[in-house]
Amino acid sequence: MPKKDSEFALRDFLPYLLNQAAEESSLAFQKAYKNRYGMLRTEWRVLFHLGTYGQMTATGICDRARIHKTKISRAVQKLSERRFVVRARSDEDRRVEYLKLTPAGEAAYRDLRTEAEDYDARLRGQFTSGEVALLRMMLKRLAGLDAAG
Amino acid sequence: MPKKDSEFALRDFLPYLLNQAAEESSLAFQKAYKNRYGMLRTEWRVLFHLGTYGQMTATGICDRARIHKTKISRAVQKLSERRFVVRARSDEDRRVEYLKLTPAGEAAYRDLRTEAEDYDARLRGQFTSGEVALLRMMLKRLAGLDAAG
DNA sequence: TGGTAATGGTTGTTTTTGTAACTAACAAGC
DNA sequence: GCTTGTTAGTTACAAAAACAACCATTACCA
Repeated sequence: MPKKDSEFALRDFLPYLLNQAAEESSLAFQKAYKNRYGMLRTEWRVLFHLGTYGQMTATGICDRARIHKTKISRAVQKLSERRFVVRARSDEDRRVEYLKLTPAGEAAYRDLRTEAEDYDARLRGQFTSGEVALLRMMLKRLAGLDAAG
Repeated sequence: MPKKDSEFALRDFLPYLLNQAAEESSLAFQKAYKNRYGMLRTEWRVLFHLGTYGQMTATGICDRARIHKTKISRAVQKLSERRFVVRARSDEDRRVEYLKLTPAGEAAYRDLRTEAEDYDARLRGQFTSGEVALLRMMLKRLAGLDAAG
């Protein structure tokens, strides 16, 4: 029986698989920041960037996280309203605004970071550590996060 | 020097990495269906499901692709307006509607499928075939596509 | 056989995102 | 100093997604 011309391994198509896996894991982890803090994905990301890297500017987060600046702007606004983040204008350059976590923001970050670590460990538990290392390497390369980022 | 308490490997966090990789590859492939056919992501997915699996119902696509039914409904509407898809009510159960590609839809599918295959090959080219096989296996498991799906 | 639940699919309303245009501050050249 | 260009960040409007409520039809079952 000849192979049908229209046969195509959609389920092996990498962008498709990557999306399915990303969505599944995002959705599962979303429960943590959504239910506990009513955060959106971008807000969570900004919180984590400030938590792990310390004080940063919006543009800095933009570059590192590859999120558009309007999304960052709105996320910072929300986080600032909730008193998780404080903004401070630079004196040298009055356009730039330094962002950092408040104690409340730090607390939320630590709480969610624990959650993240547990969840990540659960995901990794399905594979050997060699497999995980390879997966990370491949994902970074696919994301274009090899050198810069 | 003691490790800082707030250090956390955000860049190794799997949901984060998966999202970065997925977004990068989706964005790159999006050019194909967006520029050439003005399609949205859901429309592309519906088109590909009908192209690779043949006639299906909306619920069938829902289950397989894990897309919410309202998104499917609107995508089918668009594809139907553009004469890429035809709908046919079932006689046994007048609630269900069979969907299939028109010749124009088939043509678009074949065109985009070629594009997809090329792009996938380009992505895979960065790795050995063993690595790719492992990556697929891991992504499927992470997506929960092991048994069912 | 008539009432309740479940299924397939659509529509309406609210959130969230994407895109572009905008202000404010700085920088460079002339 | 005055134009031109660039950068940091915000705002306004259009597109898309999420969520809930909604028909129509079929299934279940007392």
